[in-house]
Amino acid sequence: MANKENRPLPSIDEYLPHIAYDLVIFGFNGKSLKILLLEYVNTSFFALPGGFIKRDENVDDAVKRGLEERTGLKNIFLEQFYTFGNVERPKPEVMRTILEANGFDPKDGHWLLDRFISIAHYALINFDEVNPKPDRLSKSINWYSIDDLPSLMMDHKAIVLKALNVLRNNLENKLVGINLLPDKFTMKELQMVYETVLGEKLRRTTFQRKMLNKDILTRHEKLFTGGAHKTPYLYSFKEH
Amino acid sequence: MANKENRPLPSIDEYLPHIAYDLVIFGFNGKSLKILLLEYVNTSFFALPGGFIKRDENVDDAVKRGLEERTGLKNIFLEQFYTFGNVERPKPEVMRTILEANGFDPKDGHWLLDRFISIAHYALINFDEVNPKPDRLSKSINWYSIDDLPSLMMDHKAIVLKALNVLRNNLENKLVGINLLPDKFTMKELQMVYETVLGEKLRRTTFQRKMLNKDILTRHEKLFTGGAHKTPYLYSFKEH
DNA sequence: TATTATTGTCTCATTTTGTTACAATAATAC
DNA sequence: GTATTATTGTAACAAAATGAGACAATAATA
Repeated sequence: MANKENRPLPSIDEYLPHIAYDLVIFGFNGKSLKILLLEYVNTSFFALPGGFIKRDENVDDAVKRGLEERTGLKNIFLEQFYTFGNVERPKPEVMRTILEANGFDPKDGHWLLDRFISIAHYALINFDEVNPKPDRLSKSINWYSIDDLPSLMMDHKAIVLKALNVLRNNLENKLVGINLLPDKFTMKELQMVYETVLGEKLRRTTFQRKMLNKDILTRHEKLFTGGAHKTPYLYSFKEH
Repeated sequence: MANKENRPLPSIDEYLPHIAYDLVIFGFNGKSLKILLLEYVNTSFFALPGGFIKRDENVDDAVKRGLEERTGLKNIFLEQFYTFGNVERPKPEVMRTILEANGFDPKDGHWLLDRFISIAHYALINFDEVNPKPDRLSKSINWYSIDDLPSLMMDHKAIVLKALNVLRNNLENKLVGINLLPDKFTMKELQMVYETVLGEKLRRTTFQRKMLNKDILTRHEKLFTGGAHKTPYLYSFKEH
């Protein structure tokens, strides 16, 4: 079975059946927290990027592979956070519609129409560096603000909400926020990341003192921003 | 294929291939933190309790089913914490040995000898209430102290360590420690749980003050312990 | 009745966090 | 040039949380 480009669908011989992964890829553009969503060809379905696990491949490696394909970036912060395994989650009709819109005609019982359990991961990337690429079944990949998402297929909305929740918890403990910024950043930018992810305003002086006391930042030369005010320092994250 | 009791192995028609779950069941006997381990018939393999997911069953429900079968208890605190998906984790020779020791003779390529991805969960139970039952392939199920474990099969040691780590983090945020105690407990007992899980001594007065200030405990009548000293109060966990 | 061990609470010291104030400074207006 | 403006870095003090010790209350035992 192949579509007009004559590229066959992924084969069951190559991939583990019933197991998939989904990716919640977070980015921060200085104002709001965004995630990458795919839109499928000739449909109005929006979905998280995802993929399957090869039979001889670690789950971690499969996910890294998919993340690199979508973003073009290596060494991205990536963490597994939950495995979604409810019976109701697969929607074979939806999958069939998507495949047909791409010129495939999967038989009933085709493995891609089966029940899938999804190992969900979230990734944090520097918004400026990335140039996302759609996968072969989707017509576009774009950033969508976390508080203004289109309607998502299957249980992808629940996956996003859980990812956001995990991100919030890890922000304070594991300092993951750094991964949403370029190598060098101002204290103001760091504070914006925290405020956006947590969804609340923070006190400037307290935030600055706490961050500096953690002893995780190195201070660099000042950055001339062009603003009519004192120049902020640039900071970078200390490699432990 | 069946063993001498004429009970066949679980069939691939009934279960999802390549997907399993493992359980780290924690209990606290007042002194140390323990977990339940199975020992397989005629082998020296120790392993975490686990099982498979039926094709029409939620992962959550499958795990609850397994947990009830091992412990005889319902409504146990249970949380998924990580999915282990490395290629190296399956050990077909080990699985074959275990099956053969039970009177089975699985063909090469039998689904139970395949690669499995395991969705790991941890559970917290009140040590006193439980009367564990071995599964059909194992000769015993017993409590083993977390700091004196026998050698475990496959990557089960890594699973236990990760579970312990998650438990430690959730102790302070989610107050899960309560689930290791009976309904009513003294402040001393609660402190013992915290000390044992965290692996460190805590200051009595500070601990007591902190717990009381959280406004999560109701105080009950005093408990006459028989000790030559002032009687402690009993506390229970406030329902949200 | 005195002794003992443990519990609950209080007090004071120390540390952390909240809040306000203010000097430093780069761009802009004059 | 000089004053003005907005933002930054830090200091100073207040308030809250935590650490650490002291002590009275009390149930069993000697």
